[in-house]
Amino acid sequence: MLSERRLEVLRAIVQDYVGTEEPVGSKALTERHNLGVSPATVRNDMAVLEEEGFIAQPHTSAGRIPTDKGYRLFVDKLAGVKPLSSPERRAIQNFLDGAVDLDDVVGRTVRLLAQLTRQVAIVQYPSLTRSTVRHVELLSLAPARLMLVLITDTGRVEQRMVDCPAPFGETSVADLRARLNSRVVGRRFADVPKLVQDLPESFETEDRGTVSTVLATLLETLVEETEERLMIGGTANLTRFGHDFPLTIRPVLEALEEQVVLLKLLGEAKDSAMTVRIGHENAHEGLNSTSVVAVGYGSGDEAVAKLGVVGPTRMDYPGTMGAVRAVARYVGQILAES
Amino acid sequence: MLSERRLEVLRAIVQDYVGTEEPVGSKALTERHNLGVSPATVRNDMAVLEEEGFIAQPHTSAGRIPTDKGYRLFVDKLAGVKPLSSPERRAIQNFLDGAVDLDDVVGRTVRLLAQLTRQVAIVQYPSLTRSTVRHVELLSLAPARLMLVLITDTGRVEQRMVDCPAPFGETSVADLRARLNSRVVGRRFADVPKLVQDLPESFETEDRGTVSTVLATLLETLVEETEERLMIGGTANLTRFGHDFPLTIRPVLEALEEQVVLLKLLGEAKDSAMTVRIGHENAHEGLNSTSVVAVGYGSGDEAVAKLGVVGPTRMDYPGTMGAVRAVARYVGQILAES
DNA sequence: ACCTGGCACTCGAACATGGCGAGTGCCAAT
DNA sequence: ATTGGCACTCGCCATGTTCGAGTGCCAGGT
Repeated sequence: MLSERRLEVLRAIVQDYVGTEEPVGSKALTERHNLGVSPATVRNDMAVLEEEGFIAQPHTSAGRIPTDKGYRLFVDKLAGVKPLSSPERRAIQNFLDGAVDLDDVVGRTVRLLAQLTRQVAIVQYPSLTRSTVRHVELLSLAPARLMLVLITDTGRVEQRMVDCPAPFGETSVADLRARLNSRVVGRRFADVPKLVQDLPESFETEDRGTVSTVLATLLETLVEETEERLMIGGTANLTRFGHDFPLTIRPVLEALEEQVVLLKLLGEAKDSAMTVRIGHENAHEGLNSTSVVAVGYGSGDEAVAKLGVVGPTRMDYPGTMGAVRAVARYVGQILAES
Repeated sequence: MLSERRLEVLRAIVQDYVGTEEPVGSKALTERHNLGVSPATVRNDMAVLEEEGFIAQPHTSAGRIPTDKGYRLFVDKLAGVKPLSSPERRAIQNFLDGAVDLDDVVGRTVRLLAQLTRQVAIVQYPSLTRSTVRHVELLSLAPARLMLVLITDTGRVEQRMVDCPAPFGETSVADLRARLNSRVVGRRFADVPKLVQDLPESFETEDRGTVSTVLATLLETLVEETEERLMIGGTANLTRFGHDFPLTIRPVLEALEEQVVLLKLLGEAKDSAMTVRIGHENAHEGLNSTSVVAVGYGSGDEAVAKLGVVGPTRMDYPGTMGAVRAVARYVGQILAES
């Protein structure tokens, strides 16, 4: 096992490298951190750390830089989550409080995260699966044509056209609307299917076809809308990545345009716990030189969606994690209020 | 005035430079295009063109590159719009035909444009100002709390909460809903205000306050939603910009994140005609080394929104303009069908 | 009046050279 | 186990040199 001091050396290397973006040597290390030992000792420790795969040299006789494995150890064992300063917290709250609707909340959140972390921010729209129904509306546009509108507790609105197999009178529409609402308002999307299952039976035979069609559309909406949307921002921060630009930045921009990739990226994170994926731990190879910090957020105690940032593996993990966690909390509060 | 041949030389310079991305000299020019004159003559012509400000040398004794003014002349006088090949046209149609809803149409369009032009694509959502109302719905959520839902002919749905000054019965809700719809369905948003102006008067005194509030919210929605949304894509294509990366790409990425800037950019274009803004012609200085090609598109004969691309001033103007125009047409068709 | 070939000149790109300094690994001493 | 010393490695940078594309100008030809 690695001695206490060796870990301390690794921590120092990570911190210095994150700060300077340059390989760090033994001498510079002893000067900047008072480790209480000489450069030579540090050199020996470095040799061991390198042998174990935690650090590497970009080329012979240069300083060392942490490997993915090194960052992993740093994040798991050596670093905490740095809480934000209270002015920062206040700024977050003020900024998010100004939001007028869901789109605005998500938009502000993404800008906020990008600004705080100076990295690329990704915010997933609150998922419908765990949301609850605020209202279901049914409108008759034509004798055999209805519009179904679904409103969630997170303020999202979905609408679908329904072509009925048979004309469906206004009173029937009102009837169905009332019964639907009485059953599903306040319930979770996941529970809706079994709540409306027996609804067609309570209608006249001639209307059952239409009722079934409406229900089918409703359920379909639930499923389809589980394919989630997201918003990204702060891509300009990618320009701070490195000096070997085009090669690094291109695949990242490409990956960011593939919403599917990003959703998978966020999805991999376990539930609401904060997840850090470092370098090659990311499945998508365009993101092999980036790290992803993600966490769930939600209006209640449970997470309804995820948010996070994508940045270079050489990032300030404690600070980033702090910002991500803080933003997630405040967004949760905002959603709970509305 | 510039002689025919000098214009021909300019055209050749633009074409070569766009192709090779390298300053083009007199010798190379005569080799690649059969201008029928010697390099020396071309040199003289170049000297004139430079004096007039159409071309410039990056440094002494290097080839010439077109200036913004040179591109402007090229676009105005020397280049046409290159029609797409028929396989390309078919591909566009097939790709767009698969769209399921408005978001999908816009999403597909942006990807398509980015792919065709290999540049950054921007597509504005169909504007509400010129849209017509498909349906207005009013729901009673609580005795003094209504929800207003607005559905446009382009498939967009907007919803607002309305807190009433006084309780408002179900029958009144139904009444207002019916009257509202009979007046505004099928009408343009711009015409709505005067169509509903006198509506409160026809209600009982006790309900007038609520009716006015509802109408105010409706009008407010119209105004607010005139602040339009847009979608961008193909940012990865920015990496093909130049070799002097970070400096060029950064301000562009920043500008692209400012939706306001982009909307203004598109908005400047006159109506549905195709507009090309080259380099410094763009007001925003982050975009001083880019050109913007934009055109209006719409479901009918009138433009409801704009779409376009942002790329380096050194771009294939005829090809880009062709792609932009073609995509706009097909999107218009798709919207008209739905 | 215009075009052309020739010529001297300029200047950036590419490559080579060499000194500098940071950093390393190893070793003998404590 | 830690330390100071020392020889060595290697990338970086500044300098120097060559090479070639491109230019401007001029004198001669049509």
